[in-house]
Amino acid sequence: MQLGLRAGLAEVARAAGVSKMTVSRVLNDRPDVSTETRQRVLAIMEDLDFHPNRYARALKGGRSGVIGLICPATNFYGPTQVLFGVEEAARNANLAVIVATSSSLDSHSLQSAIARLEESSVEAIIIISPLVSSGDALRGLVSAVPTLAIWAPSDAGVVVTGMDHRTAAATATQHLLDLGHPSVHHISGPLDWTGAEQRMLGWQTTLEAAGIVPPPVLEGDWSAAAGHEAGLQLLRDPSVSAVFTANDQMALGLYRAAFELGRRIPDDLSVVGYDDGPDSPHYTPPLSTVHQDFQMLGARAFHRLNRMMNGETKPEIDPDDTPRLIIRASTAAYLR
Amino acid sequence: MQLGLRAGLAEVARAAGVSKMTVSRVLNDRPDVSTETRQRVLAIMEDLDFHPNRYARALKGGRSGVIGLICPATNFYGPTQVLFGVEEAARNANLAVIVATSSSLDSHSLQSAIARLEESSVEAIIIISPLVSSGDALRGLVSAVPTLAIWAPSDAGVVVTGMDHRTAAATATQHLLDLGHPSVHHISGPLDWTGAEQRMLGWQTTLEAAGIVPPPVLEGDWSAAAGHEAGLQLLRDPSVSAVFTANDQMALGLYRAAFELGRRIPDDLSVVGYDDGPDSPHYTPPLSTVHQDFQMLGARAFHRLNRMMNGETKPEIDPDDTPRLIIRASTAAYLR
DNA sequence: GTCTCCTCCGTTAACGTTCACGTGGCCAGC
DNA sequence: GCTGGCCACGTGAACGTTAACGGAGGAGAC
Repeated sequence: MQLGLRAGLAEVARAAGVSKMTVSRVLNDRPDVSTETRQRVLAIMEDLDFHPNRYARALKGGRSGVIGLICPATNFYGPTQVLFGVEEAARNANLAVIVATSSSLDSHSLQSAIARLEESSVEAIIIISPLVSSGDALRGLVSAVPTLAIWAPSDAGVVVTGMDHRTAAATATQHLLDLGHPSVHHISGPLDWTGAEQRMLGWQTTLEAAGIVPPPVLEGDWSAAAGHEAGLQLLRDPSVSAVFTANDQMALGLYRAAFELGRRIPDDLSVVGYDDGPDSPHYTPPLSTVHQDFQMLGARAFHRLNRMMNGETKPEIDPDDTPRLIIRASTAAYLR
Repeated sequence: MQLGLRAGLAEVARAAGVSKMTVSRVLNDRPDVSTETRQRVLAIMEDLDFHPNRYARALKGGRSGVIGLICPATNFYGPTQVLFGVEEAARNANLAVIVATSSSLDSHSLQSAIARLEESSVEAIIIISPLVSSGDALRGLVSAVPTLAIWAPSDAGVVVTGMDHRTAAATATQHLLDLGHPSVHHISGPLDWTGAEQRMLGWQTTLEAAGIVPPPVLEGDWSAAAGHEAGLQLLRDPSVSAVFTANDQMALGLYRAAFELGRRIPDDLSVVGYDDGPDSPHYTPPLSTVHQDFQMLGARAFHRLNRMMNGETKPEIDPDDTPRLIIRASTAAYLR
């Protein structure tokens, strides 16, 4: 393997006895090269371990081979898994990924992240943007390249990809109703998050469809601490028998509240979480939860972006994936 | 904000009535420009919102303004937090970060990740490489640019940065001994991980220093499942009263085993974890654990890399940071 | 024969930046 | 007054790639 000094178009051209232009044509799969010449050039490229220089290409105004990913710097499980999914898919398409984290998701920092990425001549941008409020920021966004937002509100003006949390939340709620529980309480995520809002709506409509008046929602911040606090408040009411939490960590906090108040899970209290994070099978008891495949979401987002980059202005909307319910030991039939 | 077509060196030069070369000199802080000219050029650059083109620079063989980060695609909490720390520090230094994930960390995939990054003309590479075995791969590594490995074994031949897990583990173990426990058991991470090895050694030497023969180590894989399994095995022995686990998730699994076997924490069993992940304060009971600041580690790694990039061949070794013990409710005095 | 068209390929000039060198102008020293 | 040196700046070429254009050669139609 060569150190630093790699072969360029010129070396290949010399070795093949053709001009640089012909090599370039072979490289870009242009039609007007004879099969024979093409084969010869390809063989030499292989031989010299030739790889086109991204920067020369970008400079010339062509494709830079780099895409940008804007990712909120949280310690949540989801966004980073999406990142890995995007990276892997991009790698398979021979594209590099520049990551720009942004601590907040307001219009200003979003726009500055985009500006940073455009300075790096990215060909396209994926924004992981789970907040409802960032919809405004996204709508006003000025970007010279195709842009796609994951989890953004669907009216955000950029192409959006996400998951059908609403249906999944409905399934989870229905599961608890099917076990005989007279009602299901909900500890939501911050309702400023699109995912939280959708889950809440799925829960709400399911209860209403069953003729049950939805009890007040307790809004958490995704943290186990919030789940704990909400749990302490909720479980003071002895009639509460089933809780659907908008993520696993809040379910974990709820577990703790239940323990402190002497409520056994699932005997006295059924719990369904959301995410199916790596720990949830090992909670005490193992948590029934809704499985999300974040990496696949990232991969799907990339493929959609890729279609946009290749000029499909109106990519067919692929239907959002529906996360599926996984039933473990934290839910049981209502026995009172 | 302009779309796409940004001002180049030439526009600035024209507006300032100087040559491109002079602008370039201003840009790179070269000495041979008069103060007056420099001011004028700087003002115009500001005016035109000029930003140098990374790719033209890279093409010319200068600095590309991009560094690479190789990150194992795990769902562990640490590596991604390190990523965020690196990105933030790099952003402040006006550098972009290309991420290359690699599912395995053997010599081949590591070398191919490096090759990918070098194709993108990165100026330097940070490898998040927590495996002892990747030491061999790192030693044999061929890289044209400065390379730094985080968590790699210290003899890995590349500059390494890490944390003093050994001391931290010793502190954690000593804490349990100070509470009167006759011995401390250890559920380690995979001993192929440098961090796991160091924690194990810290635990071991502390016990030995106290005149206690270290009991056999139970080796886990960081998962809550492994902690659960190890816990079931360990807690069959009624004399086990204190366990130090190499991360929080295995402690969570141990909690579950304790629950299933009717051992109360901390009354019958004291537990200390490691990492202080976001959930550990909300376990039942809250987990005593060792806090690691992964983002700071990432930032520190970047600064060290930055010094290497600026030609300091022998950066002064900054001492590894020592993670600190946080005492919560999962540890209590020995009462038998 | 020659006119046209097509296929395959080369030449030239850019993209934005920096490097190596060159060139005036000014001042000091003899 | 001449040399030498330093300062401030300009000139030309190059990095690796591609777009636009042009040209050689052959095939086919009349």
